[in-house]
Amino acid sequence: MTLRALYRRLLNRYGPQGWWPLLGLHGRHGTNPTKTGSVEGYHPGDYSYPRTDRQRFEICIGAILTQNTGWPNAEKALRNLDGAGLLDAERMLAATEEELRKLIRPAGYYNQKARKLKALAAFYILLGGRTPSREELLALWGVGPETADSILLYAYHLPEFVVDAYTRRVLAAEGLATGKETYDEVKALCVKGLLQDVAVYQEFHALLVERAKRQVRKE
DNA sequence: AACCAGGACGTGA
DNA sequence: TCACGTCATGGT
Repeated sequence: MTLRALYRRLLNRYGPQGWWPLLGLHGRHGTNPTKTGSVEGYHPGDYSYPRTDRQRFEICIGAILTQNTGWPNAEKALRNLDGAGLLDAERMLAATEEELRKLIRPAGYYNQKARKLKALAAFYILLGGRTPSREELLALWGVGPETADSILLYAYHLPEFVVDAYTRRVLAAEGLATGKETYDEVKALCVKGLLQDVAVYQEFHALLVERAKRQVRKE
């Protein structure tokens, strides 16, 4: 089983996943009843997002909020921020950490994440619309390899493959990895075995997560 | 009622 | 480097 074959098989079985989920897409692409939690934000088969700067920032913030946290919880925090009008870099930076902590509580680690959001908002403003480099993102407090690659791949459409715990688990189960590789090693493995294309990277990562989730639930 | 989630950071060896 | 401990809410 090669990576490309695994990709085709998963895409054939589960269909396009429509990552990264965004707020405010109600009904635009229909719903996906196979997903748990909120489903309106996914846009299967449409790789044109983000379409606005606000959506781009939303993805960056979501990437922080979902660290070691289920998406439904992260999305609650995201909705709270949206309801407070804080899904905006300037406003988020202007908000107090106390206020942020209160709003993002459902996502867990709210002390650390409030600080991370502030750092990211300040950085985002400093960018002034420019696309950040991976090194710049990694230099930020609170942004590690997975979060950096998620931001680059889903918010900025750069071909950076995202590796997470699910990726390692599925690849190990398929005999394509041992599970002991470093982040960069797994990433290199995937890059080597796949067509180097943003849509493929976006889709394959989402499919691996879906596959792992179903496997945990014994299909 | 444990167990864990779409990680990252700090510390000591 | 590497192996742990810490951070925290909510779903299963």
